[in-house]
Amino acid sequence: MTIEDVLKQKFGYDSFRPGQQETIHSLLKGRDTLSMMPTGTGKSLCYQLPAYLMDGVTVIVSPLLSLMQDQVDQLKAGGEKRVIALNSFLQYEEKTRALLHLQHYKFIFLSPEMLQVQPIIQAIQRLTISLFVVDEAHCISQWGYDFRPDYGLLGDVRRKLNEPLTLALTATADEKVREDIKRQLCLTDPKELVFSVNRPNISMKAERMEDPLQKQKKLVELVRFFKKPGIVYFSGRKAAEEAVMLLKLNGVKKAAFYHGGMEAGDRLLIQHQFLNGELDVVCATSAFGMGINKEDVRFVIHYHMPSQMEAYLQEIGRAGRDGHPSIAVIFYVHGDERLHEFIAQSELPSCDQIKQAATQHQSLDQVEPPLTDIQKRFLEHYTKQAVLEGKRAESYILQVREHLLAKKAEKRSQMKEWIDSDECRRAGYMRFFNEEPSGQQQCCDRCGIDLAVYKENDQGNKPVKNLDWRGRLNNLLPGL
DNA sequence: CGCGGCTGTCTTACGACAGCCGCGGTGCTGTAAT
Repeated sequence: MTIEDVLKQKFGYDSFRPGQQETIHSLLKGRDTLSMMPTGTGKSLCYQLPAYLMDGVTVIVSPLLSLMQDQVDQLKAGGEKRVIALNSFLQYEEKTRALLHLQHYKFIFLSPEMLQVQPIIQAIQRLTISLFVVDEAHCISQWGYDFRPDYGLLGDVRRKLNEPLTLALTATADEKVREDIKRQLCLTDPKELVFSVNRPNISMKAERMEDPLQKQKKLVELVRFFKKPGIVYFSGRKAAEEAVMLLKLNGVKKAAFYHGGMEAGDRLLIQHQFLNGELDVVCATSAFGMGINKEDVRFVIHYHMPSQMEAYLQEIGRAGRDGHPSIAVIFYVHGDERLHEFIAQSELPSCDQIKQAATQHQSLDQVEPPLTDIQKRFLEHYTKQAVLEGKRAESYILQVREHLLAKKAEKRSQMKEWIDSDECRRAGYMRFFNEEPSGQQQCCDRCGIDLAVYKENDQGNKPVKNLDWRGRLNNLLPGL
């Protein structure tokens, strides 16, 4: 079977989208590949199609349970039964049974954490792996050093699996991050396919404000003005919740918040309502993002500055996947970056905590003030690392801490420089990704844009076709 | 660390402000006890 046959038969397409063919060809030649393709251009086809032309199992490392679930559902909907997500959703018995019959699956999805569980990695080691995929590979660089250290161990996992053919997929990674991905995965001489990060249909605007009150007013004004649906990003959970109140008080009824502190069920509900067009606006933290594949998001507003350019681009990249004109607006007041500075510091153990942990020779539980889960894991991870490299744990960990904080500080200042800069916004971010800027219409506030293009055009006289879930629930149980 | 919001005080009015307190993101897994 040729590639085109599989494309037609298994996926029902006649032609490839940009980047897919190149990625697949590279893999079929047996070459490790790092592919950076814009969001929403069908990254999953890049591993699903070659999987059908190869004999063994395809193992996919995915950062989120919900993302795995979506991919599994999608494959099953396409008629593929030999697919499983090995994660904590499985009951003990299901897991045991799955591990016994692993060789019968074609696609196995799991988290980097799962690959550190002995029985799991041992079962995977017994398989013939034709392709090892790291989806959302920028997580290696973004999370692998502190938040989710198991992302930093994927190179080791590859070695344990006898260095299978590997595909790393991402939508946003600058040159340093791409280097980091290749190094951490121990890819020698991979093919690197980098497609433009430019999204010409998204115009950009940054607004400097005097005080937070001005932000609130502007938020209400813009959300009411813009064509919907849209997403508003905040750096804190509470701010996101309060903004929903504010918007509702000001006539934006179909608004909801979303953040990591919510029950999984509530999160899923909001996500589905948004995807089904039952919500006009979601006010969210950075938790809202991966796996949100909605075509017609018309605007993305940043109420606070994100912590780095890559995060910003990923977040605005959720607008305009359908190619229609969309807009990204970022608010900035002096001092917005301080929150990220604080968060970065408090995520890691303090110097004093590191010293205590090194000198106590006892349980990490006795450190004062008590360590968070993430801090504890950080200490455990780098203590092991220090031993491996034959270095003294305390000074090694202190060094790592300084290095990571400096790296994050630089990312923050890049973000701030971009906001403060007088030049074309697009030119600014494309240079960040080593691309040549290209002039275009409706580019950014520096080049001049007509906001009316993004205006809600109907006058709010939309017939109510579908009641949202609250409406339906209210019909069933009035007065709830 | 620094901001926003609340409280209490001084004042002698339909308020002003000092000072204090609380708050601040991203997710996996496993295990124990019901």
